[in-house]
Amino acid sequence: MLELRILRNEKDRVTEGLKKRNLPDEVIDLVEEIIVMDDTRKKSQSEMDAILAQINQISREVGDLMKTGKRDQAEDLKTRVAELKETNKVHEESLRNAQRLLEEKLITLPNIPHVSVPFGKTPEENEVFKTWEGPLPSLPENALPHWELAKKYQVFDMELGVKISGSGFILYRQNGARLQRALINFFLDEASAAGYEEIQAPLLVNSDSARGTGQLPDKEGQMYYVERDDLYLIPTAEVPVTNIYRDVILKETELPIKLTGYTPCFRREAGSYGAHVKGLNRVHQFDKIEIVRIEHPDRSYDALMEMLQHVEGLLQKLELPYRILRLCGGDMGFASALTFDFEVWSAAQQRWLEVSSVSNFETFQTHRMKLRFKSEQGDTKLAHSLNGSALALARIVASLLENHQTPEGIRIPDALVPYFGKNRLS
RNA sequence: GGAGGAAUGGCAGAGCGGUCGAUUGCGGCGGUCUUGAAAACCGUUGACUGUAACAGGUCCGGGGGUUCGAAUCCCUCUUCCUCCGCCA
Repeated sequence: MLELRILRNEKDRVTEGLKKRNLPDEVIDLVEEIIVMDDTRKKSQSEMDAILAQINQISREVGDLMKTGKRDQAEDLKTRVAELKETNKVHEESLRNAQRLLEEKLITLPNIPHVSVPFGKTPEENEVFKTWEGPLPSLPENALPHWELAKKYQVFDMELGVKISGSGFILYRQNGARLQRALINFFLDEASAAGYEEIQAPLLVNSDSARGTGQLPDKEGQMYYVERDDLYLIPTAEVPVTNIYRDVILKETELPIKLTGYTPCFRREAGSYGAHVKGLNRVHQFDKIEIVRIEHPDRSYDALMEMLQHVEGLLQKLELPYRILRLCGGDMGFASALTFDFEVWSAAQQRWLEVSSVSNFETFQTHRMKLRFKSEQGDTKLAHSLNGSALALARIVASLLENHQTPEGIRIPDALVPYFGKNRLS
């Protein structure tokens, strides 16, 4: 949620930023509407406060009068308070309404894109920020897509996933199960080595947590929901991990906070069908190692670059062809101010697959979560939050299988051999 | 699942209808003393809102109620603790 203060003080920057997201004019106009609503809110609030101040004052006088036995005078004051309370009901009501309306509107505004975010509406307009050095691998004529390779080498079984759960659920077996475990351990070790504290978090979260990181109300339909217990299955470790610090005031010296966690991620992916969902391209449950950082506002963009390097290092170690995109305004997530996506080349499908998304949310999440820090000067300020996938497994497996296929089997990159136990999957 | 108890500032812990936003201790910060540190002593130390700055307002787990007045009384929800039952 955007800070009202920013709307009021930097209206031009806000409206310019929102235009980058290609939002309709009605949304842009909301900024002005919200400011007007806030004026109304302030007015009601101060009127109410004045009356409350009177009531407090009179109540004290009543106390004194009662003690000194002046009951008649006390009775007069009591009726006066009753009148004031009656008047106050009106203000209370309008304050509640103003606040509710304000909140409803404010929560619909996405984050303001960073200045470096390019204009654009669709994924095609994302800016290629960096591409790996080597050429895209050229595979032999008989190269197979990962879902064929999976059958050939006993990596995963789509039919069993369907039998047990439904479409979009994968059952990994033999080589695949071991490869999953190898990748998870590899990614966690890399994150630990980079100074991230390893977290094992709950996979079901309450609505406060889902709201804290912005999944509610924006992505409600994308999450699995357990109605009986009012809990959501996490769509990413970002939710439980970032919410560790919901409602927390940190000391400035505690920053930065660097956390990592492996979790399965559950996504309904409602409305996604067709060729692009084939195999591991889009599934309801996948494994992901997430890195999360809570940063001082002055350092958050440096931190973002560090995260980028970390993820890039992983892809290099896995010897996968990748590129980094700076997302355009139209393609960015709701809560993000700047997002870089990593894509790996799916050689057999001849297309790029998104495997990581690294974002700075600035104060968008921390405002909602009340995640603050106390500065050296003693004032409390909102921290910045960032996160990124490092990495998402399913598509990495897809890319690994396709790019490293050889007539003798799937070549395992050197960095992964100690985890997988052998240098070839066959 | 059943029975009982509890929830107060960073922590511990008083207050149980009227200057209580809250006694006190610890911790933190500043100072005195000291070459420096410790100890001792003195002072200071919650958040939100509001204002140009004051003032004012709100917050004692959440929500609702009683009252002129609620941290204190009542209802309700949540969480934690103890005991019993069940169980990986």
